[in-house]
Amino acid sequence: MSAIDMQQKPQKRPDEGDLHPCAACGIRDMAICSVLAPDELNQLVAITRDVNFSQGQTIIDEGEQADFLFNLTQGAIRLYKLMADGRRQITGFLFEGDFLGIALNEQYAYSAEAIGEVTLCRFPRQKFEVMLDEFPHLEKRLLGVASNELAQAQDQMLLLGRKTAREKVVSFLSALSRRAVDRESDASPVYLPMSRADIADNVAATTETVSRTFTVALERVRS
Amino acid sequence: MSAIDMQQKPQKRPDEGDLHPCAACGIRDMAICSVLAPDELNQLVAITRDVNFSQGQTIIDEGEQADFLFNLTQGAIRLYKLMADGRRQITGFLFEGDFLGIALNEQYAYSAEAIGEVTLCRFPRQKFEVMLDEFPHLEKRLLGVASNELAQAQDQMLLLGRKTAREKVVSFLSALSRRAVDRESDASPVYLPMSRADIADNVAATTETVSRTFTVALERVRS
DNA sequence: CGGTGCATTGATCAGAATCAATGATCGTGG
DNA sequence: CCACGATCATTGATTCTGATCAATGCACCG
Repeated sequence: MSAIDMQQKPQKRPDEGDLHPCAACGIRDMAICSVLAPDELNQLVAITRDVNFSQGQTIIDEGEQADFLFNLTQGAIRLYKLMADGRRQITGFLFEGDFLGIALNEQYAYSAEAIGEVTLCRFPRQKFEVMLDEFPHLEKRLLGVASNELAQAQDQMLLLGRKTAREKVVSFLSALSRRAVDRESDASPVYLPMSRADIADNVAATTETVSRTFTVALERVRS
Repeated sequence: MSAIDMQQKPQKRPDEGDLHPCAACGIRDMAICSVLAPDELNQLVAITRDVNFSQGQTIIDEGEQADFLFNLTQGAIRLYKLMADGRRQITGFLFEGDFLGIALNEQYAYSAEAIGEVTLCRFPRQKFEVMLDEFPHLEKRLLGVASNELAQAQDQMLLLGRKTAREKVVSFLSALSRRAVDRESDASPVYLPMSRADIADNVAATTETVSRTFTVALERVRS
């Protein structure tokens, strides 16, 4: 399977102050955890394991049994689907605080790879679902997340289906910028952790087209 | 599955049909209502109104206040997004039993129009959300629906971004066929309630391309 | 009938893909 | 420290798929 880093701090009784594993978490208030009361959070922590992946490693694989769900705490991830002949569509990118695995079907609907170094909280799906039954507000939050993703997916369909190469790149950049604002990191310049090939496979173009579009845009900025 | 299934096989019972508005409903066991116990269903019915739309009428409008959610009981609907210059992307089609309005944000994320005559159950959103809080299993069901739609959206992105015109049409037809099987109507020949223009705007092509692709396919079938 | 809306077929064009080469950046080991 | 190779980005030349433009066919309907 995957080369998961085993090293992690033993998860102490969370109610013992600063030893709480979530205490230092920078994304607590944007992640799904934010809706949990302290004791509920402890229950979640009890089924959580921290896992790490390095550059290019596969986190989940389309079609595999969906045994785990994740919360991305550090780094960035690309989600994608592959065709038999290698054509790839990147359906989205995840950043710190994002939830991975919202599609609660039996199998994963897409694959996910680490862009650079990545850290996630990993939850066993079975146990997580039990928690959903216990905490309806967590379920509600998840429904909200799904709802947002659905809206994003609609936008992406419009982009893929009806926008020109130029418009695609513009939309891609401004979406990234908006997300940066949301997570209160710098919105300008926009940081692009992913390669041109990743961008191309996200907006359905080639690396050449993406590169050329950037160049033209820069020329315009200069004049 | 709930206890409802046992008593609900026969679809039409004229004598007891007059008593309960859902008794004659052909889609009860595939719609979200299927998870509700009889008394819960009555509560839902209490906030439900039946509404009708005819050919081409707008059911919801992108950007408008999302005051209502729907269950499609008869007919077919196209969901779409428009760009300022008229370019259109049809993000999906809904058929009998499908839920409309899963994106529970303040505004509708897309527009919806009737293809032919359409009947829906309409729920006021506020009241529906109260019911979600009362009946977690309904919420769970909705999360399942959202999950499925998300997976479908991923597939559509792959289609729009990386498939050839031919592959798009093939995927479109087989998806329709699969859905027909699911709803136990005829899967062959596939019934196409929507126009060529609708198909084109769904798979991101032109009517000409769709038409030509059909023609070529038919020629191949003959030989 | 003639008119209207949709579907099909044909001819040409353009935007982005593909093919090909060069440039830039970075890590590694001599 | 520099040379080398690997990887990724940029730029250029050519091709090709599907869009656009245009005309005709077909069914339905007052």
